[in-house]
Amino acid sequence: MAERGRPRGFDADAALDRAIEVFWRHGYEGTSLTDLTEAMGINRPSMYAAFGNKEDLFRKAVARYAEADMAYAREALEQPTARAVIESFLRANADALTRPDRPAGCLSVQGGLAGGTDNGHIAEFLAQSRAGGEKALADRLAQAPDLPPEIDPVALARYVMVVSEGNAVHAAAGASRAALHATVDIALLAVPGPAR
Amino acid sequence: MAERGRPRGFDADAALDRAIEVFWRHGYEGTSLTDLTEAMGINRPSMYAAFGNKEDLFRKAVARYAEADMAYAREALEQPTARAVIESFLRANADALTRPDRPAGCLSVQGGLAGGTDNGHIAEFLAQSRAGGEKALADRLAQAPDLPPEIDPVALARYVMVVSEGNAVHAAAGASRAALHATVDIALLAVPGPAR
DNA sequence: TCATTTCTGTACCGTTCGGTACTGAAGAAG
DNA sequence: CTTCTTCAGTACCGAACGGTACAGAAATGA
Repeated sequence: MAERGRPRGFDADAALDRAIEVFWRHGYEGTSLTDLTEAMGINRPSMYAAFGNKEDLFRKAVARYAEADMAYAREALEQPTARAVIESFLRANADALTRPDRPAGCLSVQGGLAGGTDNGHIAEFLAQSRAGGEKALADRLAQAPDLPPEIDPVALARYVMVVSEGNAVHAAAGASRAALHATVDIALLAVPGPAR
Repeated sequence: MAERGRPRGFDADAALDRAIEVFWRHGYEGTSLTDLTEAMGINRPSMYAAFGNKEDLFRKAVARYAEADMAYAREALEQPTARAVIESFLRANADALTRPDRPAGCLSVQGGLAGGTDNGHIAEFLAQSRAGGEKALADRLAQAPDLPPEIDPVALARYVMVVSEGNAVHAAAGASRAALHATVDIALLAVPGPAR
């Protein structure tokens, strides 16, 4: 019943966290296996045995990133009103994009936007991941008690995600946390609810 | 005085246009010299003689892209009011991001966001290019007659660019032109000026 | 103790990468 | 026509890419 054979000499989750950072900083195509294995502290065959191949590793890194580094998004959905959901999300997003202990920006944006020659599915995978978050937000907004009936929750969710992704682009370019929050200040003026 | 020797057998500007498309579609790192020379209809040494190297070619492609494909941005700056400048820019931007005869999205965004191993200056170069546009917009807004005195033109310009870049991310992921304009509809609610 | 199972590490695979020598061909100037 | 200059094309360079075969080491079960 117990695991047989020689046990693994490294922590797979810790190694995955290192991989997240490398992918985050350099994108999928800009990251080589040497970059990865050096950062993870293991060698190539161990990585292949544990994670499959480079693309599998990337998908697992994104999954773990979505669960850990983007937990704030799920928490934002628990706010009682549409206005509070959106404000909570954009504020926490601006903070997450500029965490001093993490690469600037967002893995699911700078991981890969353009479909490389054979890596078209990478950009597509990330796009679907972002679309999933957008859909969850739209569903939540549709059920909010304070959303005026003339407001389309799908369009509003898309707008919020556009602000979030635009801020991610700015953060990747070195924008400060204060600058991102100033943008959120303005963006919130377009959101129905009590004015600031 | 006249050019001596054998004349060039291809149109350098036309070749550059082909290169723009390839870089636009696959990003800097995702584009190989083989991709480029095949699309440009020339062979490698001709490309190197005419443009320098891959990075030089990319910089020239971006410069030409900024001049031709983003001419709408300069035209928007000629609108008389801040509100008109912003609306004109965002509308034309949404159209440009979804031109059926061009790749979806924006070269200066999907060309390269993450700094690859040695290609850090590519992401930096693109970021500076975008920052230049943002500064031009801020300067224009600062001189607009209808901008309320309590509004910071730098922050407003940054907000507009965030919406533009977020829309670029969405367009690269396949969003429709109508979806982008619906986002602009909402984004404009945060812009001072006559309501829609 | 001993066979079995699994992981680690070295060394290597074929392919593709960006970049370039070098041979001819083609046009301009004299 | 000759000479000079520049371009076109083939063929190649070393390096880095993603991925793997294989041998040795470390743990388990009997």
